[in-house]
Amino acid sequence: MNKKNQLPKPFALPLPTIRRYPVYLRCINEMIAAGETHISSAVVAEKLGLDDVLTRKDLAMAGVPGKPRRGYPAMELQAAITAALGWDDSTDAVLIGVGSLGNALLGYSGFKEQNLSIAAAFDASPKIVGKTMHGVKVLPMEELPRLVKRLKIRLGILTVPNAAGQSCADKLVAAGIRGIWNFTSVRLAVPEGVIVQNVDLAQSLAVLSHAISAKR
Amino acid sequence: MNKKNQLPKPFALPLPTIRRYPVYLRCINEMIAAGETHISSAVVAEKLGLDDVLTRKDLAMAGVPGKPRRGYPAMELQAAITAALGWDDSTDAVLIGVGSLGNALLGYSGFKEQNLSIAAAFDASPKIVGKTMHGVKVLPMEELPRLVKRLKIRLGILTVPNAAGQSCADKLVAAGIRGIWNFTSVRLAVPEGVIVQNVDLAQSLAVLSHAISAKR
DNA sequence: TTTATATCGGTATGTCAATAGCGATATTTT
DNA sequence: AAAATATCGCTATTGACATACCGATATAAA
Repeated sequence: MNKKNQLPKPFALPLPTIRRYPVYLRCINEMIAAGETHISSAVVAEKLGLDDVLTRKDLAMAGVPGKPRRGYPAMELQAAITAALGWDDSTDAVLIGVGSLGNALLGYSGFKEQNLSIAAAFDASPKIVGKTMHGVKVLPMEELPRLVKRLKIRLGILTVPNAAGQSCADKLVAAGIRGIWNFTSVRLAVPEGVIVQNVDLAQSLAVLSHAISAKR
Repeated sequence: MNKKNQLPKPFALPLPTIRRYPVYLRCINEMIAAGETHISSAVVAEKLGLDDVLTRKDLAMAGVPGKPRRGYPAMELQAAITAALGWDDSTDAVLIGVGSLGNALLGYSGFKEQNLSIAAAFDASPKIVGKTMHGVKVLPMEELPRLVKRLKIRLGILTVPNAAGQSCADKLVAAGIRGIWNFTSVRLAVPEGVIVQNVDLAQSLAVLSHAISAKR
C-alpha cells in the first residue's frame, strides 16, 4: 500500500543508502586498485564492518545485476554508484564566507574524489575581497548572481557566521542555486525545490558529549 | 543481536532528540536574552520551523515540568538541556592532526558555547610540532598518553589523513580516551565503551549531490 | 555429468521515531 | 465564581528502515 506513487521519482533510493554509498565507493575503489574484477557484497560488508544483508541490499539498489558465486562486476558497480551520487560529472560550487572554516574547505583537496571543485569564493568583508586563497579569488557578494548564472552553478557552500546565514542563503537562492551545503547552525528557510544539507558541528558534538557525560 | 543490552540507563534519550537539543538550546538562549521567563513549545516550534508536537515531546524529555498556558520555566529548561548534553561542565579535548581542517577547528571559537576547549594538539610531522596554532601548542605524538592521563581527558578530535586514522584512533584509545570525534572517512574500529561520532563530509555531500543531479 | 556451495534477489518481520489525536489542567477573562 | 482557552502530556497510528529468512542460480568441485 506504500507503492502507489511510483511516478515522480524514477528511483527512490533510501536516504541512509545514499549516505552509505561514499563508504562503499571507497572500498570498491580500493578493491579495483587491488586487481579485483568482481565485488562480493559479503566481502565488502566484512571489510567495512557492516551487516552483510544490508550491504547486499544497498549494492543491489545500484541497479547492476550481480552474479551468484562471483559478485557484482566491479567497474560497472563503481560507475553505477558514482552516477547515483552525481559524482560522474564535474560539479562546480561557490563558497560564501571565507572565515577559518571556509578557508579550510577551500584548501581541502579531498573533494577531487567527488568531482567537486569550488569555482569561486565570496565574502562580505572588504578586507578579504580581492585576496586569493588556495588558488581561488575572493569576490564581493555583489558579483554572486552574475557568476552563478554565467557558470550555471547549482551548489552553494555556506560558511558564514550564524547571523548572516539566512540572508546569504536568500542570496544564493535568488541567484538560482539548487542546493546549499550549510555549515552554519541556522536552520535555513528555503523555497521548495532547494535542498539544504546541514553540517552542524554542535549537533554532532551533542551526541558525543551526551554519551560521554552520561556514562560515568 | 548487539542491541539486547538495555543497561541501567536512567533515561534513554532518543538519539534524534539529542541531536535536536543544541538547536532548541540556541533558541531558548535567545528567548531568555529577550527577557522571556517561560518557554512555550509551540513558540519554539514556530521559530524553528519544526512540528509542534515533536518539539513538545523533546522538551518534555528534559524532565522539567511545564505549566499549561505558560510553558516551561526558561532557566530550568535551559539548565536541564545543557546538563543532558553534558555541556554544563567544561570539557577538555585533544586534537590529533593539525592539517587544514585541524587548524580550522583550533581556530573555531564556536565551541565555547558547548564549554569545550581544546587543551592540546598533536601531530606526527616534526615540521609542525613545537609551533603554536591559535594559542595551542602542537606536541609530538609521544606525549599523548601522558597528557591525556594527567588532564583526565575523555574526548579526542581526529583530523588526520585517512591513512593514519585507525592507528591514531588506537593511540587515543590506549591513552584512555572515551569518545572520538572522527573527521576522517575511515570507519574506526574501537573497543566497546568507546564512542565514535563521525563527521564525514563525503557522506553529507552525497545526499546533496544525489538530489541535485537526480532532479534534472 | 552430477553434486555442492557461495552469492544474489525477493519477502516477511521487528523496531524506532515521527505524526496525529485527545484528555487534563492551570491561567485568564467575564 | 464560572467559563473560555492555551498548553502540557499521554496513547495510538503510521511509516521508514534494519534485520531475518528463504528461494533461485551460476560456478566450482567431484
